[in-house]
Amino acid sequence: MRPDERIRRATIHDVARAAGVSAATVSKVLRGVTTVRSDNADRVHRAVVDLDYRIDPVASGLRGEQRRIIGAVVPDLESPFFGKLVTELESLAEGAGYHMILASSRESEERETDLVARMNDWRVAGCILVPVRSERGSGATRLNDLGMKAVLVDRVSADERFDTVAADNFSAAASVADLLIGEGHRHILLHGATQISKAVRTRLDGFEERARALDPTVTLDHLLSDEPLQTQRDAVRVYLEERQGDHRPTAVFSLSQHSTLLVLSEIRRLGLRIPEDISLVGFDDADWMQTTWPSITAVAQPVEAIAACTMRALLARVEGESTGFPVQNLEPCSLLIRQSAGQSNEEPPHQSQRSSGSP
Amino acid sequence: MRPDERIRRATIHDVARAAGVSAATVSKVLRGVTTVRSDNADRVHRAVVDLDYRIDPVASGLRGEQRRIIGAVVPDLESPFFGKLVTELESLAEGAGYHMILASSRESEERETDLVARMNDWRVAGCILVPVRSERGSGATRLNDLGMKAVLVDRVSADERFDTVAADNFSAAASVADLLIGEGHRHILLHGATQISKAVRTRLDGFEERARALDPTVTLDHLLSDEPLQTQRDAVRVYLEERQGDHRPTAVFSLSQHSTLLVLSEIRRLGLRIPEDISLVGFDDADWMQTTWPSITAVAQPVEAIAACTMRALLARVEGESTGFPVQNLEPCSLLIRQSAGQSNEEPPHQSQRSSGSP
DNA sequence: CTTGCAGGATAAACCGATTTATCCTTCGAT
DNA sequence: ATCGAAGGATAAATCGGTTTATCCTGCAAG
Repeated sequence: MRPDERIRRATIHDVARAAGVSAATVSKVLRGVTTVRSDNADRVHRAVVDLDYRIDPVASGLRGEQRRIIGAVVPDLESPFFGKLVTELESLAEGAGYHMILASSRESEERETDLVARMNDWRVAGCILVPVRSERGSGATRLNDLGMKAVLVDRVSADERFDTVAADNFSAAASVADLLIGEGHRHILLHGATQISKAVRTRLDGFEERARALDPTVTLDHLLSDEPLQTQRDAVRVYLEERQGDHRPTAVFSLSQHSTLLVLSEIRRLGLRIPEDISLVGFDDADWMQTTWPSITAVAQPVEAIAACTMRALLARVEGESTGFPVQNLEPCSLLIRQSAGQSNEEPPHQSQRSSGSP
Repeated sequence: MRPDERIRRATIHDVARAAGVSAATVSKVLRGVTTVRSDNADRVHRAVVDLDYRIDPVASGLRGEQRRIIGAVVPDLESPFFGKLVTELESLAEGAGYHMILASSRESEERETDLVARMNDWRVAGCILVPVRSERGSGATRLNDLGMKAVLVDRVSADERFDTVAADNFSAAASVADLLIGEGHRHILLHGATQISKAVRTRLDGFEERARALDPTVTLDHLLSDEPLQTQRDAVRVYLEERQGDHRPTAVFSLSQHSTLLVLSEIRRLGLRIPEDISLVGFDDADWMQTTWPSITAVAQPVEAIAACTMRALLARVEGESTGFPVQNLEPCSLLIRQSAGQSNEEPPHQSQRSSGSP
């Protein structure tokens, strides 16, 4: 605003002059190298305060091979899951003395690859990638080609190049199968919307394997698609409309949060009662699921654990402690039983929302 | 992985050598300076491709006063609103040839101030700040003290130091008043949870002013608090329980998304019917509001417009085109009328969820 | 035939840190 | 008294670009 606001930032040399030492000494003091006489260190600290000196992270990283930056690429920033994940990651990275650069691939694999290259331009010490599709995508390939240190997260299974971290989708889905089969359901719809990612496939497999193990005669229908929202919506409606009475599944397992929302809205549009006419279990929990009526039984993912594990793995690689084969980390999920399936352990159904008169 | 993977990155000098020109010339070509003979430019371009050369953004920005980076600080990354906002902003920044550095203040004003200082360390060309509280917070002050170029977004009103961009909370809230008063409600609860930010206050004012203008006798109760979630929850319950029959408000206007969820869950816990016993309008729309039953009437914020306006304003300042007084930008919201209040224009209520028998 | 100037190219300085190679003390051991 | 080693400090090189000041080469004007 003011014309004379060309604020002259203090440099390390200004500090050196003020403290009566060399720039090299200042640098040492600031990075905690111990071979400095304590009286010199004190003078430096005083000068830093006097001049309001702050290290320029850009210049600081220029010389070394890698910079104290961690890159993170996620498929989107609009879902609470990734939002929470990156918030945690940012916090952990800072705690370890790293800056974090964040970018959204917006569910585009092309953009993902580009962003990985861009992270390499920044000479990040390491990179966290949540692939759009799976560990076999071009983002991970690029990561490998560029010789970057990285951890693959969430939409992945084991990989021979990088450590991976994910929710234990397989077991969690299996426990959903336990629940539904245990409740007597023998015809179940599995629904997956949006990206048919590795995670979604794993959930599918986990459910199917357990369900068939428990009862080989169970009928499992699939409705998976990458199509636009409206197309998927229509597909669900047609599916449900075509199957009346005994031909209709008695339960739905939706494999993602988007999917849960979509299925729920179609069930309602058709006037089916939950859970009397049809039960619903969703993978991935959200605040609203506990508040909507009936509340939705869902699998909650261990976001904090995933974040913590990811950062631990990455730092171990970056700081060179860990050099062995890549490891696959699976974090256990928890199944939150509510009203839409299973015996709810929350308060009893709200009478008035349900029926204003009496039968 | 491989021992010899010390990937020798090509520098601008390598390119210069390969093209048989000087580094200065390469730099010119790459930044589109026109005083270069076209045959030289061609050779440079070819060398760039051959060597897979990429500009190091860090070294590149070192000399100049400001770097091609835009900083953004938001209160959280877990809410879809900010998620969408930063996604848009990132996209726009890239389009203009800037990198974007993103950070979450996690609703802490102290952290916000710290992050602003950190953005300054990076010598960002400009900074976008969504303050935790308002334009009077310490983040904005720090921004000003450091002489940074910035735009304040969302939880702000007019400011004499920076351009501001926000949803037109005042008018939108007024239109909610139009709706509720028009529907005959004369006793309304205004509920605000989480951060009582500038935005929330403005919504409150907008509603009250219009409501009282339409009917001076209207009764408006307030329940605003920064308290922990459970305390707020109890407050709502006690409030509703204490007021039976005629003493109970016939409508609630919740001033934020969190607030809507909280109020909704308490209304349900008490077994009140929506909208028969009590109407509900929320500020800030979410996917689930259109799917839950009954669907929730809500004010939708113009995220894209806000993002576009923000980036336009910031770039104008950064690129020195705009030097006048700070301007306040207000983007209009839209009111989505659903089942929880007003005459829904969506499909009729679902019979079966409502009542399984007949009266 | 000189002078002047414009168009282009470039060597060298610069940005602000880190790191290296060197140098100076001081102190203990021989 | 001499030498070596250790402890500290620093000048200078370095990182990879951008910018500046200089320089060269023609060509048109005087």
